[in-house]
Parts: sequence; C-alpha cells; structure tokens
Amino acid sequence: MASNNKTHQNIVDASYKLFSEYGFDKTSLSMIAAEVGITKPAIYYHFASKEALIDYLFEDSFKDYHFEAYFTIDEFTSINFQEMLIENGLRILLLEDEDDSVMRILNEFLLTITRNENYHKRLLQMQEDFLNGFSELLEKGVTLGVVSPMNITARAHVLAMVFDNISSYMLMGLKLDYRLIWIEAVNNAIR
Amino acid sequence: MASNNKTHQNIVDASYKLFSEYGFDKTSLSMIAAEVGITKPAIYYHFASKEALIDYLFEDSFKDYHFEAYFTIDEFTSINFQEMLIENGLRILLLEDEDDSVMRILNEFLLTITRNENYHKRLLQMQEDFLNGFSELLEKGVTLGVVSPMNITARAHVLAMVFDNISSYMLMGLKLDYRLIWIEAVNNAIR
Amino acid sequence: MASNNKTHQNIVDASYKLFSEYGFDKTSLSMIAAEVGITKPAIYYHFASKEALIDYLFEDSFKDYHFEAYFTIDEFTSINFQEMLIENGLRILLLEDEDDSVMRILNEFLLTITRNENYHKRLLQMQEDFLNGFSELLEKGVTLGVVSPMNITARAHVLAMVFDNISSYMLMGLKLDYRLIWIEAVNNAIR
Amino acid sequence: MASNNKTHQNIVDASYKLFSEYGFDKTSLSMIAAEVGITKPAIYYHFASKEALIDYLFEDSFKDYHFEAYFTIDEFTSINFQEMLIENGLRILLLEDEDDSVMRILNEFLLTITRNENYHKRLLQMQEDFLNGFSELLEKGVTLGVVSPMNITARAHVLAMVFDNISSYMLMGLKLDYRLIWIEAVNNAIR
DNA sequence: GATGAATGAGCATTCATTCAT
DNA sequence: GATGAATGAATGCTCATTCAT
Repeated sequence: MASNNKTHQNIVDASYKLFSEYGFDKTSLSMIAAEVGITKPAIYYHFASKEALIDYLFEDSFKDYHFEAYFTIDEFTSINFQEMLIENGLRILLLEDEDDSVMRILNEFLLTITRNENYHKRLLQMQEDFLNGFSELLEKGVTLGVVSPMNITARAHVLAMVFDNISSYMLMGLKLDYRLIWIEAVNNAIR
Repeated sequence: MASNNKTHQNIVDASYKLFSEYGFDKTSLSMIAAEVGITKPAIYYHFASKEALIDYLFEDSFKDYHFEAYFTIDEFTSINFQEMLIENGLRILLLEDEDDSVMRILNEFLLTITRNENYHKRLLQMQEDFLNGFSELLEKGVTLGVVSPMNITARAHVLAMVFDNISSYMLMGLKLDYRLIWIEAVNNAIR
Repeated sequence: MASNNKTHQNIVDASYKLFSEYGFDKTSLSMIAAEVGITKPAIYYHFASKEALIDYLFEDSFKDYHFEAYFTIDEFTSINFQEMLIENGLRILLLEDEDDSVMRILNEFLLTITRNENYHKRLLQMQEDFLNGFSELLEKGVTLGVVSPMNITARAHVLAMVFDNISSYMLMGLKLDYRLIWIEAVNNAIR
Repeated sequence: MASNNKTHQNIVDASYKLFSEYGFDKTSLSMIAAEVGITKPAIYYHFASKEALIDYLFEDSFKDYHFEAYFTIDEFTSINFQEMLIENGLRILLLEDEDDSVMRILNEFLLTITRNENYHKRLLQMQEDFLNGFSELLEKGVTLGVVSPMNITARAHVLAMVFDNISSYMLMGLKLDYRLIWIEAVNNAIR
C-alpha cells in the first residue's frame, strides 16, 4: 500500500505533529511540506490527496488501540484477577509519557468522526471493542468465582467509561490521582 | 450588549446548526449568511468577527452546564440520598432529546480547546466544577452517614467520569443502558 | 455651502487628523465617524460622499497658501528689499511649529493630484502663483535698482524651488540650517 | 532570489504601470494579474504579499538613484568644473523622456514614506546622499580654487534643492526653462 | 521521485453607500 | 440631524490540486 520510502515516513511524522497541534483544517499541505523539507506536489506522489493522508493516519494510529493491547485476558486467573485488572489498566497512564501527538490526533478523529461516516463506524467498533472486552473480562471473573455476577454488563461499562475518560482528562491537563481512581473503579467492578 | 434584534438570533441559530454539522473551520460566514438569508457583511454588523461569533456561542452554550444545574445538593437528605443522586444524574439522559447542536458544538469546543488558551481555562473550570461538585456531594453523604468515608475523592472522580462519558457516548450514537450504568456507578460510589 | 454646525467642523478636524496620518485610502469613514463619536451615516448628512469631503478639505487647506500670504510685495522698498525677502521667506519655517496635519495633507494632495484632473489644475495654479510671485518681486527689485536684471526669471525660479523644498525637507524630518540656506538663496537671487 | 522567470518580470512591469497610475492602495492584485494575464494566486508564487511586491519595486526603482550616478566627481578639474557641474546636472532632464512610471512611483514612495519607517530611513539616506554629494563637490571646487569657500554647505544645499525640485516640477507638468534654472543655480553656487 | 508554475474556488474582512425610521 | 441595519463590490490571501518537465 505505502511506498516504504523515507519521504513517505517523513510526511507521516510531520503530519502527526502538525495535525495534532493545529487540527486537520488548520494544517495545510504547505505546512507539512515545509516541515518535511520538500515541495507540496511531492506529497501527492505519496498520497493521492489530503484526505487520503488523513485516512492513512487514521488506520495507522488506531491499529494498536484495542482492548487486547491493554488487557491480556488469558493471563487472568482467580488468584491474580484483581491485581491484573488494576495493573493492565494502569498502562493507560503510560500515554502521559508518550508523545501527545497520537492522543491529540485520536481526539481530532473523534471530532471528525461525528461528521464522517467512514471514521464513525470504525470508531464505534473500537469503542465497542473495549465495552465488550471489559464485559468478557468480568464474565471470566464470574466464571473464576472472583467477580459478583450481578449487573456485570453495567459494571463493565462503568469500567470502560472510567478507562476511557482517564486518557481524556490527562490530555486536557487535569491533574488527578488516576491511579487511585482506577483502583477504586476496579474494586467496585469486581466487588 | 447584544442587539435584541431578530437577525442576531437567527445568526446564532444558524451558527449552532452549521458549526455543529461541519465544524468551525468548514463552516464559512457565507454559509451562515445564506442559511439566515442575509448577506455576509450583515453578520459583521452583529458580530465583530467569526471568532467573536464563536466566542458568543461558547459563552451561550456553556452557561447552563454546571454541576448545580444537575445536582441540587441542598435537597439531598440521609433518606433520599441514593435516590436523588440517581435521579439527578439521569437528567443527563435528557440531552438525548434535546437538539444535537448544543452537544455537538460543545464537543467542537472540546477539541478547539486543546489549542486555544481562552477556552481551555474555562473548560477546565467546568470540568473541575463537576469533580468538586461530586466530591462535596459525597462528603455531605458521609456527614449524613449514608456514604462510606473511604476514598471518597477517588469515588467522586469515578462518578464524575462516568457522568461525563455518558453524554459523550450518547453523542457518538452508542446504544447502552445508560440508566443502569449510572445506577451502578452511584451504588458503587455510596456503598 | 457648509452647515455651520459643530458636527460639521468635528468631521473636518477628524478628517485632517486621520487623512494626514493614514492617507486618503487608508482612512475610512468609519474611522472618522469613530474619531468624531458619531455614526457613519451621519457623515453623509454633512458631506455627500467621501470624495466631497476630500474636496472640501482641498479647498480649505489651500485657501491661505498663496504667494501674497508670505510675501507682502507692496512693503518692499529699495532699502529693505533684501531684508524683507529674507524675513518674509523665513515665515515658511513657522510651519515646523504648526500641526503637521496641514503639511502632510498638502502632500497627500500633491500625490493625488498627478492622478486627479480636478486637483491638478488647482495645484499647478498655486505653484505658478509662487513662480510668478517671485518673478514679479525680483522685477520690482530691478525697478528699484537693488536687483541685477540678468536672468531674473531663472533666478526667481531657483528661489521658488528652494522655498518650496524647504517645507518638503522639513516635513521629511531632515535637519538642515534652513535659515542659512534661504539667506544664501536670496543673496544669490538679488546679487 | 528572484525567479529569473518571465512572469516575474511581467508582474513587475505591470505593477510599475498600474501603481504609478493609480497609487498603491487603488491598485489591486487583481488588476495586476489581469494586466499580466495570469490569475491572482500566481502573483503569490512570485511575491509573498502585496507589501513584498512594493518592497521589491522600492529597491528596484531606487537602486540607480544616487549622487554618483549623476555626478562623476573624479572627473571634475579646475578647468572643467563649472561646465561639468552643469552638464552632469542636466542629466536629470533626461527623466522627461523616460517612462513616467518610475518618477511617479518614486513620488508614491515619497508619500508612503512619511508613514512607513522602512522606507523613510532609506529615503532620508538618499536625500542625504545628494546633500553630501553636493557638499563634497563644492569642497573639491574650493580645493581646486574654482569655488568660493564662503557658506559652501548652505550653497550646496541650495543646489541640492534646486536639483531635487527640477524633477518634481517636471513630473507635475510645469513647463519651465529648467536648463537656464540649473545653470543659474550652478553659477550662484560656484561664484 | 520531485519541482516550478499556475489555477479555481473560496474565505474573512472592509468599505462606501443607502434607506427607513 | 442622526441612527440601526443592511448591501454590493471588492480586497488580500490561502488552499488543495494539477501538470509539464
């Protein structure tokens, strides 16, 4: 699909940086070309259009954002269940160290999504991946006898919402004790 | 300050509609003028600039979005605490009936915010208003003897996150049992 | 011709100030209205158009700029001729103290003039008024026996040019010994 | 720096023509584009902005307007001094044949200058170049024993003013015997 | 693989002017 | 005498895109 050429990657990198800083609309191909150090038409050699470039970033940025990347469900046992759930979830905090770019652009997509069919479906799937992931996980907990079977779907969803919002709040710069929040949420979920 | 003129309101209405549909950047003043049925310069008679128009919408759309508009803390008693917390919170579901515009534009601001100092501060304050609101509420619950005093801050924050995300998920079109989710979250919080 | 109303004069004053500072094109009626503290359409009550306002200023600002306002030819005698010519001419230096506005706007007209038939004629007349004035003056000097008759036209023109340029150079901010320059020019002219 | 492209020069030529005819403000980029036969954005390929285009013309039009372009001081001797001064100075009359554009635009700058720091300095320098040039020239005349040493600065300045005004008056369309005027001025200066 | 040159479409903004009140 | 509201026309500028080289 993509030419595995250096310029190609430079364009992608510059795009992440600029799109996340200024948004899709306020970032022009000129800006990207300037950042890369090439001319505008050169971008067209690598991407058919601005939209195609954005599409590429969409695929690229979400390819690792799925439930199993965070929660390794197979490793959960009746003994380590609570601990695993807490530790796995706290991986989300690592985003803080990471480059803001991916988070910001992810958010950019979230907005674009409400208007763009293409992305909308894909994002709903992702969101549901997490909702289902937490549901399955809790169900496994029930099977293992470490999670109460009552309202597990609702509890899984609460968990998913908290997990989701931790990254949002971090992105916005709110300084909260996310660690404690997550632990509290987990404890409620498996209680 | 605002002319109490009909055109003024028409511009505001059209702006809500178009901005929420296409976003700030992709909505031009021409589009707004066309929607209202006036000429572009007429907008400038009512708003100094596109930015000023957006600012106006910002103030306008957030003026009723604060904790006390949802949670009437004074009416909470030891007897009705749980029930009130649940019922008050479920008001968020009413957004579903309401015009999407306000929600969408609210989201638009959320994105714009990461890049715009002006809005950023204001939104953080709003977010903190809710975080603090839930904290105070739970503290009152502790005083009333209906809420466990353990980790109340973390629990308040979990509650705030769930509350916050319910509107986001609704906006995205996810069909979940928000009622049950909220009840579950409340029960965990006051347990 | 003009309504002898206060607002009328305020508009004229504001126009002098703003036109001289920003030029005709870059000064809008809005700016003038704002400076006066009235609304734009109010200007139209006093002046039919922007052009009419400028015309008015043109007439107004040049009405006192003619040779006889500086050189009182009748008072020149064989005894005081040189002294009078010097002293009268030095009046031009007083412009320095005066508000820059008039000089600046005069210059603005000078430019506009090359493009506008209306003003062009009028300004040529003014220029010629000075050229002729100096010629007559020197001729009188010849009659009085205090000025050499050779090339008096050319010498009058030299004098006019120096006189003219003194104001230009002052306007531009050049710091020269204009006094000495004028005396030198006069001495050459009547030698 | 400048693309050695034909269009570039066409833009410059059209700009000279139109700016000198209508002034900077009343000449729009559309007009220039139409005159050249290209589209507006094409101008932006060659000049970053309207201001940048004007700057370019400023540099371009003044690059040959300095004292030494008219007066070849080294060739002045005690024998040819008067003759050289006259002949060299009369070169200014050649401007008459030349395209008005340059003179007109030069005048346009003169006005712009009173408001624009950038140009102001540069023009003052040019003016001073001539003032100093004439001073040096007369000083050389003194050294050569062909010019009286009295008030040479004032006399040099008178000369500069006459020289300067000859072009202005020609531009305005005044028909004078500039030849005789200049000769007279020179004779007075070296007398 | 990439550039120079150019274009069509569009945008936010400003301005002189008008007119009913 | 003056204002509120609006307009038509224009302006400088930007952008995504194209295409011959």
